[in-house]
Amino acid sequence: MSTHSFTEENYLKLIYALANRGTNEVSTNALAEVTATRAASVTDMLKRLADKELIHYRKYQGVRLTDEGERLALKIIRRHRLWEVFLVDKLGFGWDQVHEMAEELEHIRSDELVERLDTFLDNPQFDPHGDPIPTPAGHMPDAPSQKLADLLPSETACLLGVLDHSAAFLQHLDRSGLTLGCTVNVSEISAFDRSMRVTIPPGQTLFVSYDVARNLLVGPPKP
Amino acid sequence: MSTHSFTEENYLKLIYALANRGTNEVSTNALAEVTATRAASVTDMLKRLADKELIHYRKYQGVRLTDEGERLALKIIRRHRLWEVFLVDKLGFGWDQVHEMAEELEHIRSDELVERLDTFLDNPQFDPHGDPIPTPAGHMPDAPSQKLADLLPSETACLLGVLDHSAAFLQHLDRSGLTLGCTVNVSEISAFDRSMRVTIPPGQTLFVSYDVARNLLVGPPKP
DNA sequence: TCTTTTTTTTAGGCTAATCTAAAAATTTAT
DNA sequence: ATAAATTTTTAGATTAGCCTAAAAAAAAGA
Ligand SMILES: [Mn+2]
Ligand SMILES: [Mn+2]
Ligand SMILES: [Mn+2]
Ligand SMILES: [Mn+2]
Repeated sequence: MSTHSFTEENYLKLIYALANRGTNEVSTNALAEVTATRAASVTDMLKRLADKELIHYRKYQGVRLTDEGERLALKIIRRHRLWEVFLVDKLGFGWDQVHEMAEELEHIRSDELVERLDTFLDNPQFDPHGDPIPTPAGHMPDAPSQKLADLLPSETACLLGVLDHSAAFLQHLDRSGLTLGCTVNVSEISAFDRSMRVTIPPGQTLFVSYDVARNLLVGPPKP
Repeated sequence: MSTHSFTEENYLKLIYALANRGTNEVSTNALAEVTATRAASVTDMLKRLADKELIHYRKYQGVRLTDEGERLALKIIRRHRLWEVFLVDKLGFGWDQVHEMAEELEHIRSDELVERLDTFLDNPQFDPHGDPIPTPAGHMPDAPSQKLADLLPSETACLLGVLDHSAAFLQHLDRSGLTLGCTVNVSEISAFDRSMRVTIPPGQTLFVSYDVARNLLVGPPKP
């Protein structure tokens, strides 16, 4: 029965993520960067993943997931995001604290565990950071793509997710009073530094820097 | 920061278990048996654990946990048993299904996770098999030691735990209608094969073989 | 085009955790 | 007490996953 190491599973997840942020072919150096290893180590691993037919690999040409590789990547991502929901909703962790734990929990090998967890959590569609949870069948739902920084003055939207997942950014949002699901109305945008003045319920006014606004994903306002 | 591999943690747990079922010195062969590896591999690992001062090891003389080794073993056992409670009480798994998953979950590295889990589960004192859960401070509570097979006719007791943790045994109990916490009254013991006739509420009569009775732990009946 | 720079791969090594086969120590039996 | 049987350790390999240094290929630039 094909079983995979933590390392292999992490590579697949990272190849998936890199392929969906930029060109579809993922480079050896890009992987060395995100795995915090050397390019030579990545080449080693790519050969092993290619042997297992989890990736398409041609020397010097970068790498692409096979159907089986993508299926596996989405399964790991599903587990990661469901465990994050558990940690935040059930155990009361902050959304800035859960990534490392989920990084380990995602490798627990039991499909039944994941499906029971999903039921226990009431089939959540998004993780605590607003990222969509892949379906058990291996389909990744669409994520919002509009950023707060894209809005014009007087427009209203709902905060749906973050692009920057760093604890520093998440804690900054906590201190600002910005939470996912909250309705924001843009009152003014500075022509100088693109910073925004926004209002959130109940009538509070906040200043949001461009650096923050371009890392916040938004969608249509709640009715 | 001292971190330990899954393998090391499993060895410590197994050394603890073996030391508390028999003589205090654990033999290389006994460990080879329970780890399903060869004696030579065990010797290798014992040297590594001794280097880290987690065990006392003298060639040919067997092995004993150091204070630090025991502290760590109890920490892993605590995690294992708390995760089992989670899987049974919250996710609805059967007590015969959870061991393998807990065997992986016990290695997730986060003290805060375990303590929050403990709180979420309402500080359980026993796991689904009736085994006591070590305290956060690293103390192993006493376990019941009397067996159902030790009782005499007309005696009444409360079922508290199992000695055999195999799925086959646990499923046999499920099919018999015997559950932990249930009150059993011994009505008759066969002089021939030591099998018992017992009654459980609400007035049901069961036949219990000696093989089952000597694997069931009991305590004083509930008032 | 033809260097120069950057990226990627190869070559060779290391460690943890396993193995088999053989040697050494201990225990049991005559 | 000595020989035989058992247990344990040593010796020498293997595999996954990593490393550095050097070679090779591809991309960029003059
Ligand atoms: Mn991971
Ligand atoms: Mn997330
Ligand atoms: Mn384990
Ligand atoms: Mn248990």
